[in-house]
Amino acid sequence: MPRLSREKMIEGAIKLLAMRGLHAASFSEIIEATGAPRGSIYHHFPGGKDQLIAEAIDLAGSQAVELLNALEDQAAETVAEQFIAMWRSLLTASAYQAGCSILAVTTASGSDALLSRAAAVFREWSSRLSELLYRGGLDEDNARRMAALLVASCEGAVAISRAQKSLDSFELVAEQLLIDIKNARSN
Amino acid sequence: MPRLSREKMIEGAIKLLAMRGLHAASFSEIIEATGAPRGSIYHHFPGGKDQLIAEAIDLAGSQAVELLNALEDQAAETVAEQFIAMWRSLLTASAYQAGCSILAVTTASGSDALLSRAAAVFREWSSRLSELLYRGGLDEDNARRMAALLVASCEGAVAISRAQKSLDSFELVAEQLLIDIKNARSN
DNA sequence: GTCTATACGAAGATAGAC
DNA sequence: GTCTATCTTCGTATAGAC
Repeated sequence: MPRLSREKMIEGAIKLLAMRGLHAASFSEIIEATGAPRGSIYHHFPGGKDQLIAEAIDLAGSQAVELLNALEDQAAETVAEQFIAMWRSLLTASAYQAGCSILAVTTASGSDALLSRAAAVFREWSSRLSELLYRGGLDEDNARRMAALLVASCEGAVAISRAQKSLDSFELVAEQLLIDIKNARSN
Repeated sequence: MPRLSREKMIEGAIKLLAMRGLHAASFSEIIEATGAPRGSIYHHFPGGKDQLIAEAIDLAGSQAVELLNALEDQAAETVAEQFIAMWRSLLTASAYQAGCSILAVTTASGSDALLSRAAAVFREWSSRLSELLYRGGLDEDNARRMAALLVASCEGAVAISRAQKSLDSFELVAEQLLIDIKNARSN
């Protein structure tokens, strides 16, 4: 088992980040939550907590990218719907306990390195989405703007709906986003 | 000076929340940042840190509402523009150091009381905005959806642009939002 | 790779003097 | 109202045994 407990710690960090923020994603909590071995933390993450969080950001970021990769050659409406559905299911599957783990890092960022790592993930999501929307029928400008809006508004809507423990705000946003996509296509 | 240092502490909490998150908004940091007296914290806030943060949420929330109140009887486009401008100036005036203090609480929330307090603020912003958009020319449904989208996407865009230390994402979102408002009006 | 033990700092909170 | 302890808990981090 070379890196099984290592992976568990990173996954645990993602979950704790999403549910209770950067401060709660402490070694002790991660160990308690995952059952990962206490003594090997600094063996796996010699860079300490910052390294663990950095890897959590990267992994959470690329997990979402993989979901986007499955949307190749879909209509722009479908791309938007599926992106929105991904965030909706984060809220419902966790009963409003989880938000975006990466957003949680940015609002509590100690280090500049972590901030720019999170920034890169947002950039990647946006550019990947933009590409998909473009191939799904939007022109280049509309694709870029709608991609940025999708990422920003889903991040915001998830945080808000999580706090409100209700999907109401999220669904209003989702409806408007789909209207926007349709309008953007008929330009 | 009945409650001058009290106010200073709350304002300091808002600023620290916005710049470095809930964990950094500690008594020691607030005292250092504001020069408020160390010995009177629990005199002013017998409920401890949770009370201080709760008051910070309420104050930050109502400061934004006051800005909205100045937009009575403006066109929907103007309402949206001004709401967006408020968030843009948070980013530029702080050189990307500050985000939304209330969002920072929600992503790091320990207590349910604080979460629901934040939730109430988001609700208030959205309903106030919806009212203004309705009076500014949108029909009721479009006003409600656009209000939710404005709040969510500004929250998200501010967090993202802050992390990226660039207005690029924010401006893409802002452009698309103004397009949306125009489309919503011509329904 | 995993463990225990330990050092160190910082946080929230309380008590009591002024 | 404000100050100075002081207590307790919890976080990161290191050293060294197994």
